[in-house]
Amino acid sequence: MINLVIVEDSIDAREGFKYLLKLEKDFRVLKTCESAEELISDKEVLRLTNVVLMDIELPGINGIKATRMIKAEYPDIDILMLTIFEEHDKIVKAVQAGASGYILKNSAPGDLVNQIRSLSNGGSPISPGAARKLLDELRQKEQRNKTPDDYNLTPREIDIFKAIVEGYTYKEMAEELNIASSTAKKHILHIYRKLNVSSKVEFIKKVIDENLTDYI
Amino acid sequence: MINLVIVEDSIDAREGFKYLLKLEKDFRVLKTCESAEELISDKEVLRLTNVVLMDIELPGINGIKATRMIKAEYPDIDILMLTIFEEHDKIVKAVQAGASGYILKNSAPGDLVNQIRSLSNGGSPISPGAARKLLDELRQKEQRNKTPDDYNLTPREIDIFKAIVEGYTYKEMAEELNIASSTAKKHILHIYRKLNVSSKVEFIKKVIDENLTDYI
DNA sequence: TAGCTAATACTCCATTTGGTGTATTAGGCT
DNA sequence: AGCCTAATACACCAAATGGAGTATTAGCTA
Repeated sequence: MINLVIVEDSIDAREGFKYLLKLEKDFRVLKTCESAEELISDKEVLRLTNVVLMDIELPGINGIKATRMIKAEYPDIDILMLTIFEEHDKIVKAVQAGASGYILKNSAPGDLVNQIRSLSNGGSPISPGAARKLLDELRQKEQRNKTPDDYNLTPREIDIFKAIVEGYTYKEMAEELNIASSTAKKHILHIYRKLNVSSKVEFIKKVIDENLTDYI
Repeated sequence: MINLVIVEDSIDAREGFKYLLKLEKDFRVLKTCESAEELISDKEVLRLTNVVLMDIELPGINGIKATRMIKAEYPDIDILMLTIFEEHDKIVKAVQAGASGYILKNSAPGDLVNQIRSLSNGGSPISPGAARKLLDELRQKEQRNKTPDDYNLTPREIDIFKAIVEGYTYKEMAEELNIASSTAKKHILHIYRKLNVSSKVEFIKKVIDENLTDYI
């Protein structure tokens, strides 16, 4: 038995979803709400709920914020976001808020039922359009990947590289590597030249920006 | 007309997919390959291809690596990954390699055809299980989110904060904000105290680690 | 009014940094 | 052998940094 709640401000859509879901023997619609506040204040229902169909565009507290609030206190509730459009920002924010799925309101009825069922199987139903945006987002986040090899650092320079990233002063890294601090500084300046930076701040920012820390 | 290529080492699966796709009037199967090398070396076919059905587990060059290679030279080809299992690592790596979709080999025939069609509409078909793993991955990456508000910085400290992140020296930020450099330094030291750091390197690392840059 | 905070500014001090130059040695390659 | 690079070390110099201290003013709150 899957206990569901529908949060949707449009009465037509709300009643339509309710009608559709009541046809399924193993679904139980606990409540329909026209605002997120209505659900959030009903602890009794939340305690019993397995799945929430959450409209994104809601009056008052919007669907994304409501998702965040509900997931904070009821992490086991699966929240399926409903929307007309697949907007990049909202998709990403909904996922970050804790949404378990993201589908279009105009999905075919059979699809919606299967999508809800896939939640029970630990899946995350997501429309192809929304998936495309998530794939792009994830790919974009991993795009910056260089290694110190890209900068032709010598073995010693890599030692020094690591020490700078650790936050060592010239003196400290000299002691650590048994060299003079002037030598350490020489290496650092070589590294700066290869990375085309001229200060520690620039260096650290570049290292992190290009995920050079993955090498360490 | 959608031009397809199937890369699949199992002859049964290969022929099965081919049979299924040939039933569609607007699909054309240009080639079936039992290894990725077979496709990669066929520039003629690649030039005409719109969609590749790519098995992940392949002898020789695996599907993920092949995807990376193909996408590097043919960025417009959509590659749909086929697999039996939905393993987190492979899903993430496939996406990073440039895959446009990720589906199970045992998808219902009608689903597969619709999934390929959704590629043409700019979508990314992805199985619910794979989607779950991507959502988890994306959510995990955004978990670190603090704002300077968390550190009770004063308005002026925020000005200085931004200037440090930009890489300005005390002198430069003093000129920028029309104050004395000693004043700028005072603010910096206050910021360090609130963030519990004691150098620019530590500061920058913390700022980036906690996504404090999002505020700027 | 008194107390507190924010913003400003100066002082002193020691350390660190960034830049440049000079020099030597060892190892590898042509 | 000659050349080049990597590693090492020192020197000089100026600027920048981090830390501490002192002081003043303005605004806000109890």
